[in-house]
Amino acid sequence: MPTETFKNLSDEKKQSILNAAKNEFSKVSFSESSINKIIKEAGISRGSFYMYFIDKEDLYETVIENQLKKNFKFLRDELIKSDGDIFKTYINIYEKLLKKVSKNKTNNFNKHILLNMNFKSDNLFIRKNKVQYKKYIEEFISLINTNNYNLEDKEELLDIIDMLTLLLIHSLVKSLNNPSEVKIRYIRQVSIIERSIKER
Amino acid sequence: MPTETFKNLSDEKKQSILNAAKNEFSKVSFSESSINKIIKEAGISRGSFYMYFIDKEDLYETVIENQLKKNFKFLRDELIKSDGDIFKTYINIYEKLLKKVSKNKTNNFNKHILLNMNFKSDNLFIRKNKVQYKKYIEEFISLINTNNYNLEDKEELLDIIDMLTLLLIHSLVKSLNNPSEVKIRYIRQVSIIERSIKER
DNA sequence: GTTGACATATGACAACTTGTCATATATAAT
DNA sequence: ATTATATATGACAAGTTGTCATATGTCAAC
Repeated sequence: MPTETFKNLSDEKKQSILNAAKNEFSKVSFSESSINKIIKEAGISRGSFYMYFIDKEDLYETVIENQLKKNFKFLRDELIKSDGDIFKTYINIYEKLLKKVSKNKTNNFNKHILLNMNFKSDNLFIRKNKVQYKKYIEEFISLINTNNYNLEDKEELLDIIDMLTLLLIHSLVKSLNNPSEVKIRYIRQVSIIERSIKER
Repeated sequence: MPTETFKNLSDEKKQSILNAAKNEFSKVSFSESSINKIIKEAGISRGSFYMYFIDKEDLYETVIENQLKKNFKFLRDELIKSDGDIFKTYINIYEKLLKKVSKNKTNNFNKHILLNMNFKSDNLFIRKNKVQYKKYIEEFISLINTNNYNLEDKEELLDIIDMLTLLLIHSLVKSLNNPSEVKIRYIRQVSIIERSIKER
């Protein structure tokens, strides 16, 4: 988490630093990224950097969190478009994200966060923003149309969202090597989950 | 992939290098690990290292692959013990691996590979050892008792194994922060999958 | 408006890191 | 014995990170 000093910075300066970071993380993997490059682009000194962040990982997490917030909104909007059909939503999201990620730009931020994403960082946002995450998930759940499903309780819905999200990320990463085969498998896996709460 | 030069090395020397690497990767994360420390412990020169491996990642992948092979065998043995019950197997495996991983040793290799594991490396072994992987999976599938299930085809079984494995890793990592809650969720998620092929 | 107290900024620095390459040595082949 | 090829070496350049003494702001109180 960034320091108070960073939070007290002018919005302009904060953005300048986060933009420089985002730009660097879009070009190379986390381990290849360089604080030097970022502070040079942001126009701050080395000492200042360590005034704001504990280390490179701290900055990376901050940048990622911003993106995850956007993704939450994207997911919610898709759910609304699909009239609350959670399974249709996850299929659509996959297609749309795959297009974004597959673009062969040098600056593919989405692709890099996907490839850098590990099972630890996957839960980062949830762990660090528990209150905010609960708000998001509550809203998301309320938008799901559960009429056609036999759900035991709310927890079961949470389990399913958890699984679908995991499958989504997993399949997107695999798709970068193996586009066609993965898609078929993903769709089938989503339907396996759907079936378990539909036919009862 | 290691070079031919590495493969031609005496088993003793190969093991000495791999052991040194495993030791380093057990203590610190991948990005914190140091080739210097490894070559010092293994007693080889810097130049030799680059004779054997492209870079640190290449070595890391080699070490991981060895571990994954062991995990395959562990999984198969558990399946046999559970009389071919795939869902019971994955629950048991979770409990056993969690114990291993939770041990607060400084040298917890399993814990570190789990935390370093990302969605990319997750598929590493499969991508690089396709032939061998297929052999493993064929044997594994043949040991599963499918009597009580309505399976459309073999592909569906592969989908389910894929999902169970993903859930297992995901839950293990989460368990390192949040042991009790995650276990309940994992068990429920496994049973959601089971239900979809049981009740038809 | 001067003083003092505190927050913030700076870049030189030590102590690392990696990958390369000219050189040395070992091994095999003629 | 000579040549050719494979393997080993460590010094090196060019980079990395985190720290710290020092400098520069900021702002309240006298």
